[in-house]
Amino acid sequence: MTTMEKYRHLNIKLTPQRIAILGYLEGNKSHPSAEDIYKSVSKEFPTMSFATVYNTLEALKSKDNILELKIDPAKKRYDPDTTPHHHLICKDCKTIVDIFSEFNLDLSKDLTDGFDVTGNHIEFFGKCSNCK
Amino acid sequence: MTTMEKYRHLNIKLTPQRIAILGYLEGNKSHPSAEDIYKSVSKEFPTMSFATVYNTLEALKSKDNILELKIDPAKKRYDPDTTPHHHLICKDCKTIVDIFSEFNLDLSKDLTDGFDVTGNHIEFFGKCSNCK
DNA sequence: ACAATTATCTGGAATTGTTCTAATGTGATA
DNA sequence: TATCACATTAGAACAATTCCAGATAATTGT
Repeated sequence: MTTMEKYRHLNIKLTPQRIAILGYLEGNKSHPSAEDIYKSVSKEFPTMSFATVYNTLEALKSKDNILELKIDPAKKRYDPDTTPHHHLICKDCKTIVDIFSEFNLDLSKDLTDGFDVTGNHIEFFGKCSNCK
Repeated sequence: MTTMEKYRHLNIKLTPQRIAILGYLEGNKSHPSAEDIYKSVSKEFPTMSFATVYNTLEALKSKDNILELKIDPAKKRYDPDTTPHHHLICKDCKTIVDIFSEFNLDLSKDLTDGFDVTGNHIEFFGKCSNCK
């Protein structure tokens, strides 16, 4: 399958820069920040700008192809794995582990203040084996 | 009970500025940002600086008297309610509702990668009645 | 294949939230 | 009430993100 075929369903204009970003994200489990992506893709495209990284991330987000995570208060992090899962974070070293368990999180109607609840995300926190 | 008595257990030096911030936070369910606090307390203390707001928030956080929330990717928000609870957020207007239900979120040991799991926070998301 | 169209890329400036700094001021203690 | 450790202040510095306007390049229709 060509690169173009692989990403055509995204319906975004495929530039070499975007393909490099998509390549970096594919299967990436490190929950990278924009800077992580910029640093890596810059090696191949020395003229890469942050604007392009953010533009591409925004495009992918709007196509539901990546998740923007709020687990790091200092900066946004991105996750190319859009299947429902949760995160476990070390309070000390900030290591992030994916948690793919499912939980029963039904909320009784009278607690939701008229909201239509469409999803959830659990952040577990604790100490990793290195920091204990 | 005097103001001093009320906050003595915090073991922090009680200045008028800090007392004003504590007063603003007391019972506050709006999950305010540093700027929200600054704007409000500035009315009473026109020379208030952001450094004081952040200093005080940091002091309160280290005494486990407030929670720093990550529910807003743009800025930190603070919650003076430190009893365990979760949040429900409207994807459109970002309205935040507190959820005080408890859930069974036990993780089997073999999923936690050697972590000591000490807590969790659930973010529910959806659409509020105004935005539906 | 090519020109036209339309969106993207780029470098840098601007903006926003947060932290730092160094001088001054003040709450708590003895 | 004097002392001193700590808090306050204004503004500078910093870091993440967004904006801008001109140059460039991917797609579309021919």
